[in-house]
Amino acid sequence: MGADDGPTIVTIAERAGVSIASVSRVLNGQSTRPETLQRVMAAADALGYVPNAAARSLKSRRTQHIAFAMADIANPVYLAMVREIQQVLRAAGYRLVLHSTDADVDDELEVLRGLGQRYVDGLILCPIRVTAGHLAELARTSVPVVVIGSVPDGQRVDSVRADSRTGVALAVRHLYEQGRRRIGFVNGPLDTVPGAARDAGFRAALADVDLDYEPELVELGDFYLEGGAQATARLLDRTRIDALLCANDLMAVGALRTLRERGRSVPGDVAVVGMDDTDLATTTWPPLTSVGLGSAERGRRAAELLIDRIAGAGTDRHRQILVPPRLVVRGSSR
Amino acid sequence: MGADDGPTIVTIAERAGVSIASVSRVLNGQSTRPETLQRVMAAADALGYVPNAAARSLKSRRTQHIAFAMADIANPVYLAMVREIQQVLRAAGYRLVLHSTDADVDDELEVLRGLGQRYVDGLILCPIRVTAGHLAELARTSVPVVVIGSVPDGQRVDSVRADSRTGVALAVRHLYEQGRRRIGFVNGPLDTVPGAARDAGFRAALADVDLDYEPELVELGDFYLEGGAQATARLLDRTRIDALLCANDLMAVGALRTLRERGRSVPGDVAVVGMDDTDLATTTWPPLTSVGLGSAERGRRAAELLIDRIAGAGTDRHRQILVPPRLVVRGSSR
DNA sequence: CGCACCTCAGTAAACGTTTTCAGGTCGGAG
DNA sequence: CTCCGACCTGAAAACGTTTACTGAGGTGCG
Repeated sequence: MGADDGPTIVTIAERAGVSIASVSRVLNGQSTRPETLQRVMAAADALGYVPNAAARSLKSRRTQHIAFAMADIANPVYLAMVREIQQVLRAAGYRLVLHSTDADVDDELEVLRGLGQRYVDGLILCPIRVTAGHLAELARTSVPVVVIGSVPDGQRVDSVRADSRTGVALAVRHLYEQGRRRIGFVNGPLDTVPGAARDAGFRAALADVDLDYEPELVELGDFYLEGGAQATARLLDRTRIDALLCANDLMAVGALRTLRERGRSVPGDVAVVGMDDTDLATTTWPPLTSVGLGSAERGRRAAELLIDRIAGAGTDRHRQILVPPRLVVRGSSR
Repeated sequence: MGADDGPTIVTIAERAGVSIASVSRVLNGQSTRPETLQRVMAAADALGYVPNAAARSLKSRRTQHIAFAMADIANPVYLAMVREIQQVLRAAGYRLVLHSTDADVDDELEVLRGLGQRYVDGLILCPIRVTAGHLAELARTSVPVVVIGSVPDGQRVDSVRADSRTGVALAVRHLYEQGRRRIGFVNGPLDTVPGAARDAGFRAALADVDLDYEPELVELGDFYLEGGAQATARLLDRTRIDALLCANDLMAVGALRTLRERGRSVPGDVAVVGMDDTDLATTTWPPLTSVGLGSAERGRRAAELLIDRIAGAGTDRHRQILVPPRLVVRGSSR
């Protein structure tokens, strides 16, 4: 097979009549005699030299790659994170390796284990459930990990999480202030991180405004549109509501559809509030009131945290960042 | 710095009392005497050995990474591609490196050039515009590239493209069959690949059904929601229409909003058709009729093509695949 | 019984960098 | 005139794999 395998540092050295060490030094901007520098640069240019990433990584133990693992990139929440992460990484000279795990825990663990191959310098992990397996793997990863979501105290990882409790409280209070008293709640599965947090938040929020928690006002969907539509239908079949909080925007869109099919006006008969404040919220009619949980910000902070951690020594304490929620009121609730 | 830098092939060799060559052979599943195999496996397990990706790549010239570069991952079209690509890649043992270039041509070229570092085994490129610079870089990339979109004949790349001409024709014919005669068209910028293709398609399609091309029926948006809403407003201000074709779903959603604000019923007064058939189409009311251009399929085929090309010798002719469009009729046009 | 073969394991040379270490040259100070 | 430091450079040793090539031992056959 041909010898035209692209120029290496050796090729340049020969052409410039210097040693490979000098070439390396010039290429890495270390001080060199002007003439040498000149010669090496000329040779490199002429040959169209491009450094080999694998060789560099082998020596430097840096790949300039960072992985992001989440359940499903099609979910607008993760999408917002990916976007933001990519931006931060690119600015810092890193590339993004994407893992969409289809909410499969084994896949996620697989990614965590794969870290040992050191094909990335760090990982941002946004798990949908945190299992014992996760903690075990986290405890002995070979590269820094930042978790988006909650993590038991004392873990060796930095984390960034949304304050969905407060978020739910914002929504409930808003609906209460609009005079709504029968507030339905379409949540996601309770054994997921966001589902559990929202459930706790909902109970606490009701107590805050002196409303009782009535199980018949709560239904579970699956965080997707159809599931939200069906959960809403079950809720309407069972009881009377004048407001509906959905655990994410996608389910809220499903709810809007069901309400329309049943001839209920929004916000006249039922005020609807979603969560995550994704782009979807502005595409519906009426536009959807939604509680933003800062997905973009969580992504950004996580990326920054990770880059910090990679750069600095790993000595200092691990940080936990809490991103505050923000209620964006639109037509569906006023 | 501790010496506990993780076990290498050498550590295993020592512990198992064999040479590193034997270890490598065992790890790569080459035939070995049962006892040796046994010893090596035991040692590897005990040490929790994980191979080093950089070292492996350096020797094998394979990284098991593939890059995908597109304008903006937040665009549902690209999103569908990413999803599908990721799936195919994962099944084949590759990882996905994502480049979201913000439609910046220089960034795209930068990615193309970076390929020389060989940090990936191949690239899937979905350019929004194809410049001379692209062709120049494509002509001398060091790894295989598959382009999603059109590429001049005779290039050294495989390509997969949508048949947006036929797609537009399907939409126009559908609207015509519904009895619509004043068909408005909200297109994207004409200097983009999709914009140009759709413009050509629209003219041809009108001719097919014996309608005249009237410039006053055409407006340009920017492929985003607001732009679509505004373009629709301009169209309505200027002339009378009973149907509206939008060059993508996002603009169609904007159009729906403007129509509602102006008190025009859909599909009663105006039938609306989008393009790309993204998830958005099922979230609107009425649900949006849309021409699917097979983004998911394009992603899948591109990934398959690339993997093929990487595996097989590069000898055979470069392929061009044309993905057929599909009209999905929903409530907004009947 | 000897020779050719086959199977398996070990030695050593890559792969393309970065980096340490040991000169070598030059200028200035003693 | 000698000696010392400052500055550059080149030789060579890593980094952790894979992969010829070589050699040793065992088997089958003449």
